[in-house]
Parts: sequence; C-alpha cells; structure tokens
Amino acid sequence: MRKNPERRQALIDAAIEVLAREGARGLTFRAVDAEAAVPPGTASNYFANRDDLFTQVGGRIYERLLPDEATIARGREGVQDETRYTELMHELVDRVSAFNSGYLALLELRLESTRRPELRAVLTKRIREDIDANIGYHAASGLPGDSTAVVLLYLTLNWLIVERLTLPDIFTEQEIHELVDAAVRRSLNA
Amino acid sequence: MRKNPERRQALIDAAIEVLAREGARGLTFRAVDAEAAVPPGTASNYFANRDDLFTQVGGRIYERLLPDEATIARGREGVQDETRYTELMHELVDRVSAFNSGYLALLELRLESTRRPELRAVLTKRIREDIDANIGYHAASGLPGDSTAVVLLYLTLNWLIVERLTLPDIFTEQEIHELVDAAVRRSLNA
DNA sequence: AACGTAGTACTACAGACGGAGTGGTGTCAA
DNA sequence: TTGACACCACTCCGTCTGTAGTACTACGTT
Repeated sequence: MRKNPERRQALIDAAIEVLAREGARGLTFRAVDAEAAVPPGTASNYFANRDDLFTQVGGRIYERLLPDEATIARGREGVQDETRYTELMHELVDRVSAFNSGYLALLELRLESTRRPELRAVLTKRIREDIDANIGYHAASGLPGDSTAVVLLYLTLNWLIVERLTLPDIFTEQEIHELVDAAVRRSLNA
Repeated sequence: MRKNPERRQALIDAAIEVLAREGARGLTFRAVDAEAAVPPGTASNYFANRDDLFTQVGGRIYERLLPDEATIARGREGVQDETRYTELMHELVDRVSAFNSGYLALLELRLESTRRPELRAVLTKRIREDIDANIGYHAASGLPGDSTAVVLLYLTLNWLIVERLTLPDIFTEQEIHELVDAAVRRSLNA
C-alpha cells in the first residue's frame, strides 16, 4: 500500500470520473490507471482491492461536492433574508449540477452501496453529517422553517438535480429555475 | 427476433431483477437467461443486442412501478379530502419501495441512459407522461395546489424513496412517515 | 565521494472469467 | 414439408485481479 498522498488523491479523482462515465462495474484498477494517466498497475498499489477503492472514493466524493470553506463562510454571513437564501440555493443546485461527474458518481456509489456494506457505512456517515450541518446552518440563520422544512428542501433539490442530469429533456432550464424558487419559498413559508 | 410474448415478458422481468441486483454492467444475456431459468442463448434470440435489451426494459419498467388499473380507478374516485390524499401518497411510497428491485432498476436505467440515447428517449417519454398524468389527476380531484405543487411533491417523494432504498439508516421508518405527511401537507397548503 | 537501503514507480505476466455472437439440432404445428 | 421456435455447444475475444519482480530515486551512512 503506497503512501504518496497527491498521487492517491489524483487516483481517487480519476476514479470519480470513471464512475460517472462507465458506471460502477466499469470502475476497475485498469480504468483508473488510464484515466489518471499513470502506468497500469499503479492503482493496484494504492488500493488493496476493489472494495477498498469504492470505500476510499466514497470517503472523498462528498468533499468534492461540498463548497469550499470560503464559500461556506461567505454563505453563513450573508444569509439574512429570503432573497439571499434563494440565491444560495440556486448556487448550490448549479454548482452540484456543474460538477456533473461528481454527482453521477455519487449516485453510482449509492447503488453500489446496496451491495457493499463498508461503502454503505461510509456514505451513511457522510450524508448524515451533511444533513445535520444543513439543519444547523439554517437554524443559526434565524430564517423561518424547522428541521423538517430543511430536510424536505434537501429531498426536493436532490431529485431535481437527478432529473436535470439523467433526463435533461424532462424539465427545461427555465422550469428548473422556477422549481427551485418555488421549493425555497415553500420551505420558508411553512 | 422471436415472438412469444409471455416468454419475452418473463425475460424482461428477469432483466429487471438482474439490473437491481448486479447493476447496469451486470445486465447481460447470460445473466437474464439464468435469472429467468431458461436455457442459455434464449435472451439472445429475443433481443437484437444489449442496447435493445435496455430499451425494452426501459419501456416496461414503468408499467410495473405504476399501480394497476383498478387501484388507479379506486384512487381517482376516492380523492376528495386531504386525509384520503395523504393515505394515497403513503400507499404510493410504500408500494414503490416494496417493489424494491423495480425502483433500483429504474435508477440504474437512468444512469445508463446518460450513455444510451435510445434508452434516454424511451425513459423521457414515459416519465413525462407519468408526471403529466399526475398533474391531471390532481387537477381533476379539485384539491388545492397547482401543477408546481404536484411536481414538487413528485420530486420530494422520489428522493425520499432513494434514501430509503439506498441508505436505509439515514432516516428511520418513523421519520419517513412524518416526512411524507409533511410533504403532502405542504403541497396542499401552498 | 562511494555505497547501501528503503520506498516507490513501473512492467510483465499468469490465471481466470465472462460476454457476444453463431451455427446447428430437435420438435411441433400448420 | 416447411417454418418458427426452443435449446445447446462452442469459439473468439477482451478484460480483470493479483502478484512477482525490476528499475529508479532519495537519502543517510561511512
């Protein structure tokens, strides 16, 4: 098991791209090597087996989907009114949709987690933490809406992103924009 | 291309189970033959190639997820008040969650459709029809809530099912029940 | 400055698996 | 007799995992 952290991270990021493009079964050592443009056999040195590969990707994927620290800080300061909150949600949906492969990879991991207990444990922990963090931020902002409202908004926006990424012809960009607006409004006026 | 419709249907239903269990890359002629307990080579006679197999499954999966005609008729008659509507939504979520493999298979198909234009076209058509039908039913029921409210409810319940099926430890059954209640209430009181 | 050692990058390969596709045989009914 | 179909056997091919082993590099020791 090799140690070089940059290389490991590069391999995991490559694995995310492979996951999104080829699906869970397509995530193989060879494919990761090729995507990361390293000699064949390298991934095999960094991950004990495919299970380990999935688990490590599951541990990292969420960090890549979340906004960076600066954005979070900026967001936390600025959320005082509904307009700003709505803007932030649009930003969220756009950012996640823009990191196309990241979100698709997460979906692949979710499906794969029905077959891999270790992966399921990692994902459950990460996502639980994210939901709790969102509830916390919202509570701190002082805006109306209890934790149920936050969770419902989380659910709605997630599937909206799924629709946008997997079947983009179901809703137009215009409709998606309006749906985000409506969802946020509903969440705050409950 | 063989014609026997019962056999074809049995093969497609077997394919749904394989999809849910093994993922999209695991959906092969061999696997379908084995799942349907027919001699190897049979699926290969019924589907021109893997693309065709995916497309035909995509055409059928939605029929299996939707309630049968009788239930729809019963539902359409009975939806006069919020209580009954809420009951129906619980039924919906439970029925879809119960046909576990069907829903997981649909998710696999969605992800696969990013790679297969024909499949994407079939799924887009089916799902568009379903959403429109839901909007129509709701409008006919006379209950409050416009089409946006129906779509938002659709989005929310979909991801709730995803959470329940892929990472069952995120929300307890109790929480899921309450979230369905809250989502329906919010949808009708907008 | 020469040498040794550890850690890592890279290569090569064995062994195995599984899939697509094809051709052929038997059977039954019109 | 002819045609549609179920069933079966077999081949070719690509790719995967896991491992063994070599090459390179950096660094510490003498």
